[in-house]
Amino acid sequence: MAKSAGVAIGYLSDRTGLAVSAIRYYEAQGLLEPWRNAGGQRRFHRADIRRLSFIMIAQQFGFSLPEIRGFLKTLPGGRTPTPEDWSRISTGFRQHLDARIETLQKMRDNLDGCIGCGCLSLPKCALYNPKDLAAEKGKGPRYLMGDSPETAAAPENEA
Amino acid sequence: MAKSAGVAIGYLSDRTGLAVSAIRYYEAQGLLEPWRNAGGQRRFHRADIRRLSFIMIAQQFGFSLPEIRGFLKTLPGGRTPTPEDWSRISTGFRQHLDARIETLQKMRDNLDGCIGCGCLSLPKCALYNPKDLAAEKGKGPRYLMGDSPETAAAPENEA
DNA sequence: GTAATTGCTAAACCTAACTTCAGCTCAAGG
DNA sequence: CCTTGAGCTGAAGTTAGGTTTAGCAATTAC
Repeated sequence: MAKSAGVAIGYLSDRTGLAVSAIRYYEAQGLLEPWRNAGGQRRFHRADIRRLSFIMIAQQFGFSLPEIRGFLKTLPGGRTPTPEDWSRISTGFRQHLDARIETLQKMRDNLDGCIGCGCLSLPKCALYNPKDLAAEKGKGPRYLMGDSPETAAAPENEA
Repeated sequence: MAKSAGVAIGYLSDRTGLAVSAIRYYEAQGLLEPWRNAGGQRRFHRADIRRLSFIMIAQQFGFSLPEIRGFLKTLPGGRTPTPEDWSRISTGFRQHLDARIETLQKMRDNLDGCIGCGCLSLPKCALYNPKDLAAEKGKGPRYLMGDSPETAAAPENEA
């Protein structure tokens, strides 16, 4: 069972709708591990279509590429997700999703209490309580309230 | 009622928790319009604390700075939001929030149908239908499925 | 056998929302 | 008057998730 010919990157691109550059980028991020043919071109398993599909779907659920790499690493032998793997992982997705929905609902409740108020007083307003709100991850001021450069992992020390 | 002395940027920073650099950045983005004192330093209205609070809260709701600039421009005379302004605008926030919650709930329903399936077939899987899902705006591949550079507003034409 | 396609790499560019830096000037306190 | 702290500007750096470009090499199609 020698590694069969494998498929080229353009084929995966056609099958998934992803740009060739994106697939190469995912490889650079450790999400895929193609081998090379004699001429140095990447060759992929057909099953990597499923792997890429998994990546795309996980992205829709708000996971970052490092997180997705984490999921893929939990698969024995670095295999592509099987339906059983999917069942296990998607249960985790569901929890993630539930948490986000709950956060937004809490936000909505707070907002309802504040529509008639309009005090916009940061020390008092329930709308301005990042611990609950969690904002949109990855955006906004990085050191916003209680997440100062001091408190966060030492700036120059760990690079 | 000559413009009173006004407050310095560091004062706003202390009162809002925002970095001085962030406040300057907001000015550059047209969200604030301080004047200058004789020495060329920025002077702000005290009410700009409310304005900045508004900005911070709107960010929590997922609005971009250009969008927030839009909200602030709807205020007569470029004034800082009053409780009445807030009531009007926050009603819009609420709709935005409702829509996001609905999207996520739809996603959860789809996921429930897919946990036992695991086909991960992009052409068939309900989990992979960006029209419904709307992903997380601003992230992910820009030209992902049905949003190609061709189809999207002409790239170089409208800047 | 040759042309057209596809693939390769490294580096630069992109957006959003900021931060950091260098090199000054201004303002306030004693 | 002198020092210290706060403010100033413009440019470059940061992160995530890619795209674009340039200049070549390999593959495929005819």
